[in-house]
Amino acid sequence: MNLRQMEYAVLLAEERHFGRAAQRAGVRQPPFSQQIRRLEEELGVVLFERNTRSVQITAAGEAFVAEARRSLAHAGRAAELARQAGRGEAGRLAVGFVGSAMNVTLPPVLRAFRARYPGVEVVLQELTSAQQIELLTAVGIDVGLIRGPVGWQAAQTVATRVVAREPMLAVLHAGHPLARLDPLPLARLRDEAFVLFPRRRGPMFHDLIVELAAGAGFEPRVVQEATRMQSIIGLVATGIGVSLVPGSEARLRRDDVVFRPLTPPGPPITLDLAWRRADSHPGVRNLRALFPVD
Amino acid sequence: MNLRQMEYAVLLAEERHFGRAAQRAGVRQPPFSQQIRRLEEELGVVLFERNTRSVQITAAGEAFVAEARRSLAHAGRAAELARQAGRGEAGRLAVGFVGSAMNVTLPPVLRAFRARYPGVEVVLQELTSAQQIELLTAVGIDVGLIRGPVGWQAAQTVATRVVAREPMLAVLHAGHPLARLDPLPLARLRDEAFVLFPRRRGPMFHDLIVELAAGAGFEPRVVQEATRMQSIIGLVATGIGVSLVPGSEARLRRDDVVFRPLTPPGPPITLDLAWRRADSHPGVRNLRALFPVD
DNA sequence: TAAAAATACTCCATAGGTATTTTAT
DNA sequence: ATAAAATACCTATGGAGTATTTTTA
Repeated sequence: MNLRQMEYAVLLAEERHFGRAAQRAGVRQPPFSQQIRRLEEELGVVLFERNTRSVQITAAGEAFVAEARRSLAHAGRAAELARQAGRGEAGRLAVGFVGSAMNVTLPPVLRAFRARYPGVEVVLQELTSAQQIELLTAVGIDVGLIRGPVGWQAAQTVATRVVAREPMLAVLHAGHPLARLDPLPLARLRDEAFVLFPRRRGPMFHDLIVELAAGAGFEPRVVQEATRMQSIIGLVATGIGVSLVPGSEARLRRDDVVFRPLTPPGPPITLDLAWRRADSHPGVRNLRALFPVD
Repeated sequence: MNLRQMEYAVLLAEERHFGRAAQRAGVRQPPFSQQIRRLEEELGVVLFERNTRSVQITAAGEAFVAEARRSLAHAGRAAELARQAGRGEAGRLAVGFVGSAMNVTLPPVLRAFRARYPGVEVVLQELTSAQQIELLTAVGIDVGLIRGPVGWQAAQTVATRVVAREPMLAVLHAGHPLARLDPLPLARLRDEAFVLFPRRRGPMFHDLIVELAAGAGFEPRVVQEATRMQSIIGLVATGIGVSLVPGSEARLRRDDVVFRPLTPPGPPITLDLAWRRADSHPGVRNLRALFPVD
């Protein structure tokens, strides 16, 4: 059995006339008749009762044709979807992102992508940078938004591009003695307790903070770890310690903490788009094109 | 594109290895590779990124394979359903019946049929005998339960078999003067008003009553027509007239009418199974086999 | 008797097989 | 160096074409 025979059976069921059905199929009547006969032989069932005056479909024919129609429809859809997916207009795009990417950078890009490529199913997953690198190499996600840059080893398979830069801000409990300083000299945080992102879940982000502190001549004393920025800020609000977070976190205002620019400001932290070098996923290309150039 | 290529693509998506996928397909690796290449050429899309060390499915490949799976499933189902329908174990069976067939004869047969052939979709339609004959020839129904026998012309294309015989009973309003007679001499109905089934909707049933009356020496005076037996009985209950109905109607007891056997009883009315002579619908054969032999 | 399906036969496209080469790690 | 995909080439199946026969209402 093949698609052609199914198509012929469907046409014959519609026309109830071998000659006309063959014409619609674009072939002559004898080969058309032969295909119907072959199909019936293979199935071991008469699909059409026929003589030179009339063609009647049997109950078995009805049952066959109904399913054959569905099969043909899916086959056509398969071809169409493959072509669309080849142009990045269909298919699935798995996107990983660090939570803070949702503050400013990602929402407008996703909105634009969905408007331009409505046929693409975008699957979003909030993940740490390290998880994203892992899933990119394991083909678990197609693009990631990470706190970069990535290590040398990962950079072999994963390419990145900076899509946003943000200054680091100090975040302190609203009643903290240093809260009145604006800007806040970084060196004043020397003896504070820190709530930090764990290094193993994203070394770049952690290391940036440690370097920043080193520039001011101290090493931060960690009293608590947390993975999500909002958790870190929440912990800061309890008074357990202070922290340094990307500037975009200040957008979600809450009155139990204060955000303070630093002096010196230090290097901004980057948000990086990451994808597999070897991947030619058109959806990835399309999404990349929608991010501003830096 | 054909089923084979879709099958090969699905296998390759599962195995991610040309050699193993070809083996599962039951062919050698080169022709398998060739089919994948042909498919990609026809679609104009790369479905699998491959080198001698690894096979990766592309986004287009994912989209294609997902639909191809559905297409293949329906194709397989089409073949399976056709074979089952050929044995009368699947498909659709359109059954027409006169309302009174539902009193006694049809329910146990339908119950047995559904139990034995659960894959067959039985579509029931309550119709008059004349409508059923028409729909049988027009292939609107596959079997009918009619008040037979059928005329000579219809008998050319439609075959019938008696499946039940019932005596005709007089039905009268409970307060009718003749209600106390049991049995009721038919001749006593000579001057009564009759509620009758219209001749054009089923001549056999109507004619049987007229013949019955003729045997008792009178012609029934019709004051009201109704198509359904329950409507006729309902009209009798209003006192508008009397009627003659098949014995099985007496099963639904109501205290505003009485049913009376006739003297002489006259010939019983038959319930006949009807089907197209030319039809080899296995469901019809199976259903016929479940009716008692008379 | 005429319309239409079936049959007979030819040709060619293509799927599959074997042997071999190329390629990437 | 080696596993695996690609290529080359051959064979055979089978789908489509033309011409003709059979069938039945």
